[in-house]
This record gives sequence, structure tokens and C-alpha cells, in this order.
Amino acid sequence: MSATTSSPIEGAPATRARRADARQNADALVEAATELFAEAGVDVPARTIAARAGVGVGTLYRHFPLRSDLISAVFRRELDACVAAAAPLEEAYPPGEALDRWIMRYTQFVAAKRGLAAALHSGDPAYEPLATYFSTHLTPTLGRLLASARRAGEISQEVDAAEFLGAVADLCHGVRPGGAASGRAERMVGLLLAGLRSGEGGD
Amino acid sequence: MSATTSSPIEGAPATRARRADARQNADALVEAATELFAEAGVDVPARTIAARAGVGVGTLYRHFPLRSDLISAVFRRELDACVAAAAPLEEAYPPGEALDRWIMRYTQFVAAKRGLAAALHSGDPAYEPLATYFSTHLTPTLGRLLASARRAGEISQEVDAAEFLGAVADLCHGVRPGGAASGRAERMVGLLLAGLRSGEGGD
Amino acid sequence: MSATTSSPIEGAPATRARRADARQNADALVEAATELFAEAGVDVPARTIAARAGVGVGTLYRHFPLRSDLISAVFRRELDACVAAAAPLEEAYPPGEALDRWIMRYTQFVAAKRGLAAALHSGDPAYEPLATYFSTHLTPTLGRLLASARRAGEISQEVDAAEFLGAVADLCHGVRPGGAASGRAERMVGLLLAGLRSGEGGD
Amino acid sequence: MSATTSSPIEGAPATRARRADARQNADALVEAATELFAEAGVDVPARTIAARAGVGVGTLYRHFPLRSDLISAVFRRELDACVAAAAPLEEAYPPGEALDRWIMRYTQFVAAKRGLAAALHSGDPAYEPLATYFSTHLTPTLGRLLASARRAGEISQEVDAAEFLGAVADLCHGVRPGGAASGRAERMVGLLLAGLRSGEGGD
DNA sequence: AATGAATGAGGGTTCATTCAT
DNA sequence: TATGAATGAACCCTCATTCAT
Repeated sequence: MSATTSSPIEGAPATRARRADARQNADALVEAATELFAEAGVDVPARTIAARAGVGVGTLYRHFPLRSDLISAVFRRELDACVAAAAPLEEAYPPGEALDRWIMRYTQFVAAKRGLAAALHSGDPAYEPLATYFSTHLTPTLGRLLASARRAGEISQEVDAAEFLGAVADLCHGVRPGGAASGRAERMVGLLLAGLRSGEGGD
Repeated sequence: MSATTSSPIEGAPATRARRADARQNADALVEAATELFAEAGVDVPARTIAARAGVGVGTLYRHFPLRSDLISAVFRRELDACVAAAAPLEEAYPPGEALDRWIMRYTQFVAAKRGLAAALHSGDPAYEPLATYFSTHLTPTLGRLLASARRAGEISQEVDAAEFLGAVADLCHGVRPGGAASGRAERMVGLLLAGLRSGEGGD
Repeated sequence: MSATTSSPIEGAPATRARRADARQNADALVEAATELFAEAGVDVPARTIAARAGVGVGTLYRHFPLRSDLISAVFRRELDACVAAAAPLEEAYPPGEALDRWIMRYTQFVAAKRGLAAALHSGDPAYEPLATYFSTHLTPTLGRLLASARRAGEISQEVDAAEFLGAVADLCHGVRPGGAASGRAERMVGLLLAGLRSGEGGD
Repeated sequence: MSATTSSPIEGAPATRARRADARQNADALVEAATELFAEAGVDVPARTIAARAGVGVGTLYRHFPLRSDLISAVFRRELDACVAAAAPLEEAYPPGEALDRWIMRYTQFVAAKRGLAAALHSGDPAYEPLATYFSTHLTPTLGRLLASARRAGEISQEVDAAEFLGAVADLCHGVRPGGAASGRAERMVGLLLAGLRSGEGGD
């Protein structure tokens, strides 16, 4: 019985309709924000988002009182998908390759989401929840992949999963999907992964 | 006794003295901007910078009509020092080590200058001149170091100098000197350098 | 019972009521602008207008995003009244007198609206719409009056309606209602009208 | 012995040189202002004028502490020339034609001096001296021409010289030399002069 | 629950004017 | 006397956020 779910037994269909409406609005807002974050960064004006979603600003604030709430809503689903992509990769490939493939998937995701990297390292407390989401969901996933690869003798460098995720996100910074920088992030992340294999040991 | 140092035996006192004053203001502004860029990013309000320097806004605009002028003034000297540091390293060390040491020097510099990386990838045309400065000064320097290392058989990966510089700058993103992230940038750059040596060739 | 009059039997109360409020603000702004344009010219600061209307600047910009929007709002109604005044005069008086009377009415209107003339000839593109309004509404009206008078053999001079309107507006320039210059504009416009009758023909 | 002429006997040639320099600067400023007033109106920034004259702003303020001082300096010479043009016309032509010709000369002068008319009727006390100059120099000149013409039975309307001068200036408002409005002022002033002849008597 | 009007702080930039040199 | 650096008030305009309806 979460706080956002009201009593399971309620009679008025009107209320239910209301709720459905509200849900639709929230969805429209997330969709609009997704598009606009990609087009113009996470600092796009609130009114612009509301307008794109076809609702009033008030509605935006009702559903997402903090900007970070909207950011989280925008990225959470895809972040979850990213996490979920790990298991199949672990089954289908040997540890080293699973690691590479997952990181590349993550790279493409972050690169595609202009503003995500910026938000993560902005230092603005508003984005704390997003950082938290990373550390509770993505970091353990990468940690597992790294541990497997190490156990299999594939990587020799000691590396902190959170740090690595952050590094990859940073390398996607400023990349616009389809822009001139396309490919840059992937190449640099490739170097990072290659570095992981190098035999000099973790100093 | 350079022209900018006011000689004790002055030739045109009035003008010289005024110039010295103005110069001091410009210096104070650069200093204030340096601090504030580090504390709060390159988007810190013009008024704040002027106040910190103890001058009026008008003075800031007189000396640095464009924001990029101030950015350049803040970073140019140290950027030049960074470029100049390459030659001695090339003489004192074998190519591979010279490369590593120079990159680490560059890393520390960028990490110390919060806001530099952000400015570089902001996409704001105001920072174009800074990007240009990079491509005309730093990129050739790294290009030379990379070429030597490759000739010496030290590195096998194909890599674009500008891309690599950008990647390092990105990895320094969000790092506050002495902050919790300290060391992170260096570690990740180390991985990048290790990746350069890996034998898988440029794909 | 026009659409703009809030009917006592309201259909959609909430929205309607808000609209009424907003409308009142817009009206207050127009009123404040009218006064201030007269007192201090059309270049009076936006904040001053907002303050006089008892609203925030944002409200002013919401209702009148461009300065010319406010200008238009200030003058349009009276401009329309001026246009509408022509027909009755044409019916009630012979062509020559109708022309004189209408021009005098126009003169009094422009003289009462300090800033109108200035705006018209400022050359500032912001006031283009106002000039357009003149050429599409007032100019044809005067054109008709002039044509009738000429047909009736009352005037012999060839004159362009737009030019004549502009001239009258210019003659009202700097006139403050009730100020020392009062009467000056009317006298000079009278001379202009007398000149129209003179028999020397169009040169 | 005007107030601006210092003691006629002074020894130091250096001082004299100084004075010559100062005079040159003042002249350069007047010239620059003349150009800029025509190009951009009387509200052109002080620095722009100083720059065009090749002097510092301080020099501008030394010579013309008030903006109106500069305005006056700019127009006085030509205003004087305008006044001086009356006598020859009075000798060469019959009163009515002398009046017409002088008014047209005045019209062309004012039309050529963008900003003059605006300054005259701005209501800004800064331009008072200019208005005073008008009433003490130009007004009597026109008064004389009008009186002669009336005495000769050429004009029947009663008209105030100052008012008429103001009206002509207003009609030149917004006219840019060589611009689209060229000719408009002359045509309207022609109407005014024709009106002066009309036989309806001064009402 | 939705709306969007209103608020007003905030940041950029320009210039008139002063004044130390 | 000339200079031009410095000052800071004044304007413009844009949002984030609140709240009456």
C-alpha cells in the first residue's frame, strides 16, 4: 500500500476517470520531457515541457514537484531496461565479452540521452535522487559483471564500479545523437575497456 | 624589465600609472573569475565576478566584453604552461613515459580548473574561441607526443589527439579539487593510457 | 450584451472568472500606459507601466510581449472611433465641411495622445504595426473624404492622404494637452486645410 | 569682450598652442556630432561622438558639459546662416516671394538636420537653450518677413512666427535626407504657405 | 485535479558622467 | 588640458514557482 496509491476500494467511477486522466498527463509530461531533454538539455524551461505535453505548468508541478523528479521519471525506465539487459548477456557470453557488451549498451544509452551526464555531475542537489538511483541499481550490476570478468582472469585492473560508470557517462558528455561527435564516446570507452585488460595490475 | 613592469624611472607617468591601475583591475577580475569558475562553474553571474574583484560590472565589460574573453584570460596562461611543459618531458624521458607524464600534467590542470571541461563542451558559441585555442595549441602538442610514442612502438592503438584531449577533459568533469572525487580522474585517465598500449590494434 | 461583458448567468465559472481577472489586468495596463505615454512618451520603462497598473512586469510581458502590442492596444480603440466618426460627418455635412470636421477630430485625438506621433515616426521597427494600422484604416478614410471634396470642387490641391495624416500627426508633436502649445496644432492644421483650397493647383 | 574670450594680452606661446589645440578638439567634436546626429539622431551616445572626433569622452564633457551645448554648437552656425539668408532675399524679391523662398530654405535646413526637430520639441529642459536661440534669432527674422508680406497684402492669415517655425520643424520630423519621405516635408510646408494666402481671414 | 495568470527575483548589458593621472 | 578607466544606475527580458479559480 504505497503512499501514492489511495484506498483500493472506491466507488465513484468519476474518481477513477480522474486518476486515469492524471496518469495520462503524467505520461505525456514524461514523453515531452524526454524529447526536450534530448533536444535542448535538462535545463529546458518548465513551461516549454508543459506546453509540449499539452498541459498547464501547474500540472507539471503537481506531478513532478522537483525537477529531479521529472529527470528521474524520464530516465528510470530506460535505466531499468539497461539493468535488465545484463542477465541475458551474462548467460549468452563469456564474462569478458558480457562486460564489454553491457558497457557498450550503457554507453549508447547515456550518449543518446543528452543531459543525463550533465545532470549526474552537476553537483546540484536536485539531482541527488538520480545519483542514488545509479548507485543502487546500475552500480551493483556493473559490479557483478566486473567480478565475473576478474574471476575469469579477463581483467587485471582494480576498478571501482561507480567510478567506471561515472567515467563512461562523462565520456558521453556533450555528445549529441547523430552529431559530429558521434563515435567519439564509443572509441574512448573502448580504450577504457582495453585498459582494464592491461597487465600492469592495479597500482 | 619588461614593458608591462612599471619602471621606476618613468617616461610618461600619467598614462603609465593609469594603465597600471587598469591592469590591476583586469588581473583582479581574472583572479576572481578563476576562483568563481572553480566554485560555481563558468556560468557564474557577471555581477558576482565583478563584486568579488571589487570593481563595478562596467569594468568587467570594459576589459572582457565577451564572456569567452574572460574564460580565455583565465585559462590561457596555464594552457600555455601546459604546452610548454611538453618539450622538457620529451627530452628527459623515453616517448612512452613522456606521453604519460604530459597527459597526467594536463589531467591535473584540467581537474583543477572546474568549469574548463564544461565550457569546452557546452556547445555555447561563446566558448568557441576556447575550443579553437585547444585545437591550435594543445592538440598539436599531444599529436607530437603520440606520434613519437607510436614510432617507438609504445602504443598500438590509433587515436585522434583532439578526441583524446576531449576525453581527458570530460573525465575531469565535475571534479572538485580536494573533493571526494579526487583521484578518480587520474585513475580513469590511467586506464585510457593503458588502453592505448593494448595490442588489439585500432579497430 | 457583447461577448466581452461577463453575463450574470455564467457557464464555466472558474475559467471565466480567471479570464475576467486577467482582462482587468490587461485593461489596467492599457490605462496605465495611456497615462504614462502621455506624461512621459512611449519610451517609458516597462517597469514603470507595470507599477502604475499595480501588477508585476511579468504580467505586462504576458499580455503585451512586444512594446508595439501595448502601443496598439493604447491607440487602437480610439483610432477605430476616429475612423467610425467619418460616416456620420459625411452624411451630415457637405464634403468640404465633412473633411474639415473630420480632420479636426483627428487632430484633437492625436494631440491628446502624446507619443503617438513620436511612435509613428520613430523609425523603430517596433512601431511598424501601428504605422500599418494607420495605412490600412485611417488612410482610406481620409482618402474617401478628400475624393468627395475634390469631386465637389472644394479642394484643388493634389494631396496624398497618408502624407496628410502624417503631417497632421507631426504638427501635434510635442503638444501636451492643456499645455502652453494648446491651440497651436489646431491653428497650423487649419492653415493646412486652407492651403488645400488655394487655387494654385498641384505643382 | 565676451566671457569666453580671455585676456587679450598673454605671453606664453605654450598657452596659446594649448588653446589652439583645444579649439581644434572642439571643432572636431562639433563636426563629429553633426555627422552622427544626422546618421543616428541626437541621442547618439557620448562615447560614439568622442570616438568619431578622435578624442576622449572627458574632452567632450570639458567642451560641452551639457548635451544641449553640443546641440547648440552643432546647429548654431547653420542657424546663423539661415538668418543671414533673409536679407538678400528681401532685397531681391517681392515680400511674398521672399517669404516663400526663405521658408523653403529653412525647411530644407531642418529636414537635413535629423534630430533638430526632435530636440526642439522633446520637452527635455536640456534643449531649452536651443529653443531660446530660435526665439531670439529665427523668430524675429520670420516675423519681419511675415510683416512685410502682410503689409504688401500678400497674406491675410494672422500667424505667430514662432508657431509657424515650430510647425515647419515638426513637418520635417522623421525625414531622413534622401530617404523615402523626401519631398513630403516640402509639399506640406507648401500647403502651409498656401494656407497663409487664403482669404478667410484669421479666425 | 487542472489551469494558466501573476509575481518578482535574477542576470545581461549599456551608457552618462566623474575623476585620478 | 586631455584621457579613458571606473562606476553603477537603469533597462530589458526570462523563467521558476505559487495559487486563486
